[in-house]
Amino acid sequence: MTTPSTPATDGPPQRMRADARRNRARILAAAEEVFAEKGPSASTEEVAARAGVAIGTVFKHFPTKQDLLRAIMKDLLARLTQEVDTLAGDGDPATALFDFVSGTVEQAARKRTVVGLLAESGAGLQLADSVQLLRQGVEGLLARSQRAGAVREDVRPDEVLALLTAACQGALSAGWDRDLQRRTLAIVFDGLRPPAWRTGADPAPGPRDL
Amino acid sequence: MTTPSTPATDGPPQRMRADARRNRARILAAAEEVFAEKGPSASTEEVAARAGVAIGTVFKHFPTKQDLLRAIMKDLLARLTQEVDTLAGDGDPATALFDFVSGTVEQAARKRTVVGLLAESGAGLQLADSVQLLRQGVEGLLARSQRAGAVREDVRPDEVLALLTAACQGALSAGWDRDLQRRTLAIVFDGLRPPAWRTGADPAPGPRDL
Amino acid sequence: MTTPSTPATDGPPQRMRADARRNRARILAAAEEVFAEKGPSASTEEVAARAGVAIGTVFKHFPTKQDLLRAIMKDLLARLTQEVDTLAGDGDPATALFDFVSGTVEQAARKRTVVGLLAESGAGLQLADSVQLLRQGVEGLLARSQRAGAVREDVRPDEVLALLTAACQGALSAGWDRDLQRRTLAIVFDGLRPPAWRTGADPAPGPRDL
Amino acid sequence: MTTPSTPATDGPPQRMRADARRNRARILAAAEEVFAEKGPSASTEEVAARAGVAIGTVFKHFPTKQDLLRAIMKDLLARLTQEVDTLAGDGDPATALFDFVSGTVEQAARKRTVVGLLAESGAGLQLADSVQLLRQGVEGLLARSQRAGAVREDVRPDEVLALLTAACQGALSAGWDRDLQRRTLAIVFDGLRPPAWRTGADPAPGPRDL
DNA sequence: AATGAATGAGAATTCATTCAT
DNA sequence: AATGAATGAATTCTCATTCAT
Repeated sequence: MTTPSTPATDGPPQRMRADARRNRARILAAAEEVFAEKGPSASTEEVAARAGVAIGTVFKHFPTKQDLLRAIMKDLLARLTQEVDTLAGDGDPATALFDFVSGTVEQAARKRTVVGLLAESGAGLQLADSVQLLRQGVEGLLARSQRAGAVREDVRPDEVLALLTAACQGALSAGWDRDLQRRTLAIVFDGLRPPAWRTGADPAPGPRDL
Repeated sequence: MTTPSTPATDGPPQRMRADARRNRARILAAAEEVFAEKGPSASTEEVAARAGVAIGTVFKHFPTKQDLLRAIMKDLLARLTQEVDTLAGDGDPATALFDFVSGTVEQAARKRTVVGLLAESGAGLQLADSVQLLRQGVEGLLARSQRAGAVREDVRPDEVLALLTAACQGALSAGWDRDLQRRTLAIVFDGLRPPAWRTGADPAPGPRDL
Repeated sequence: MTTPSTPATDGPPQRMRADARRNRARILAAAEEVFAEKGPSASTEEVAARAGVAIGTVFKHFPTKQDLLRAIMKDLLARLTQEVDTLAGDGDPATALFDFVSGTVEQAARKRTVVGLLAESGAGLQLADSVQLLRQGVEGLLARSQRAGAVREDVRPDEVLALLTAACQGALSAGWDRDLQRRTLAIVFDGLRPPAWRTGADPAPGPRDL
Repeated sequence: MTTPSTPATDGPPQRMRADARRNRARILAAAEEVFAEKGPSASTEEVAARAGVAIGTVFKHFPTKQDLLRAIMKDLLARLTQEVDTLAGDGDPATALFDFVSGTVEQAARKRTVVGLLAESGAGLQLADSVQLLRQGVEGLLARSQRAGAVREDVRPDEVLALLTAACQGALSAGWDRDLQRRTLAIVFDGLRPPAWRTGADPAPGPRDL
């Protein structure tokens, strides 16, 4: 009741033999690849094969398939969070925000990343904590962008995250080539800008674009 | 992209006994419900049960599960196409366009519609024809909106469809309540408008909004 | 609320195609054999093989292994109940009672019957109804034996059933040959008799014995 | 019956480091608990956990699960043997005999002792030696009881052991509460007594009872 | 000796699909 | 045409056992 965040069953055990840690990492990497390619209904066997371990090893590290999916998503969210934080460091905040969104969508499309999970097993995945961290990063970036006048005052973090996930999932659909991606995001970004900053022109990369 | 038209296994046979036609419809309806509720990994057995027919009947009408999924999507796309065409008839074209998008997203969220299929069974679904019809409807609506000056000249149909599917898939994610939906779409719509029409204000429903 | 006994999930469906009924019976027979030979931890695969059906067929009829085990036990109990009822018809009730116990133990030993289940999965098997029927049969036989003066007045049905199951399970242990069985039961039967009827002698088959 | 003595894999090694001996004991204790609670199909991992050692340690001491089961049974039999021998020392031999049986059954019920093993892993357990020791103890007690006239002359040790194991296994079945236990054993004990000693009355605890 | 990670052969169960009725 | 029983490959998960640390 007094320790608010981290659930008991979460994350990798802290003390772990070197070989175990190595295998855990290999399994996670393999799983990300496999699920990225074939969606979350890909078989655990294939993950094991790709990781070069026996099936039992996968289940030792992640007792159920759900656990494995959750772990991947946590990893992904953590990586995104770190990217936000990094981008937040340098230069123009709005550029950072838009770059972050573009980059994430780009990556989602290229690696057919696991974002698609959210659709399928989403609800059951209990990722509140990790999402919260990402949200905080986005919140910061958004606030600074708004202070700089580059994003409309009335935009809320919720909306940015919603646009982000929507775009990521959309990017998995057939027909989203890089160009369509860029043009679609340009529209979204323009919707985020205050009237004064609007391009109104063909969304060719300008100082505030992409 | 270049393969022109109707594959062999497509569409319902033209000559069909009345009861067979009735069954086909019931199966499609049941399948839409079931897959909407449980995702595309729901079992064909459950579809049969919900439709009140035997499993064999389902496979008689749709020789593989993929065929069933494809048929549902074709149905859905046809319904959307019809809605676009209807909306195109009356009044302000931009209102019609935005209403169409809002309505579709709304419905996707409410019925957890099968749009999520695209993620799972992805490319395998060969829906080019049906999508093409929908695209034409959207194209018409978009062109008229642009002629009326309510949508930026440089927006292309691709982008509208991309935004539409992205928003639909996003709407399936956890946490998209109706309000978030409305606010997110308001941003997107603002991005579609030419500078002169922009709200720049809190996306409360105005003449140009939602 | 008004139909007291039979639970919903119980027993075979009433209407069944002939081939299905045939398979159901073959599966039950095979299962009884297999579990008798190897105990309840024998694999469902082996049951399927012995029955000459595919594994899926077994699970179609009995959705879980537990269901299969329960069905066997119900069958067995029903058979015993019928035997009690039959024996109750003819002649001397005490002879009938003792014969029933002897016969059941004998059969348990010979077929290594599934009685052993009670030990392992016992608790979870929900057989109250079937056991109740058997108990009623035994009750009747016991009451008549007592009225005839051949069994002590103070013996209760519970005790007879307890002695029955104990003997059946004991009969599965190593070393219970037919002779030991007979001698052990003779002691038990003597304990059931009123002093006047006691043999006190070597339990060779006499008029009241075995 | 004719194979005389100790197999190779039997019993604890004579020379053992103190900690090893301690571990061996803890494993045995844990295993008895675990198998008592969950039956012999409980996992070796759980035994290790309960004992507070690593799984490898369990297999170091008991190369196969069978070995572990056998060791537990040997322990149990040894304890019973010792109890017989102790009881044999004091007072009335028949009381001692009946007390021994009652106590053993009671304990079997309470601790769900491992006796049930016999059903599962059955014959494979090679315990002849240990059983032999127990049998000798029972033989002695029985002989003295018979000499004292409190047990029928024609009863043989086999029968007493058979009744003992049957009652123990029966006591594991659902529904054997302490009262039923007492009443059932009272019947058995009465069957063991010579006619002169019989109670014939309700098996309330009397001088010759329980 | 002890540890605990890895192994991999099963086990139960599901489900798309086929086919006899 | 419809039925629904049967099929059997695939999947998730378990666990006794081995072996590197």
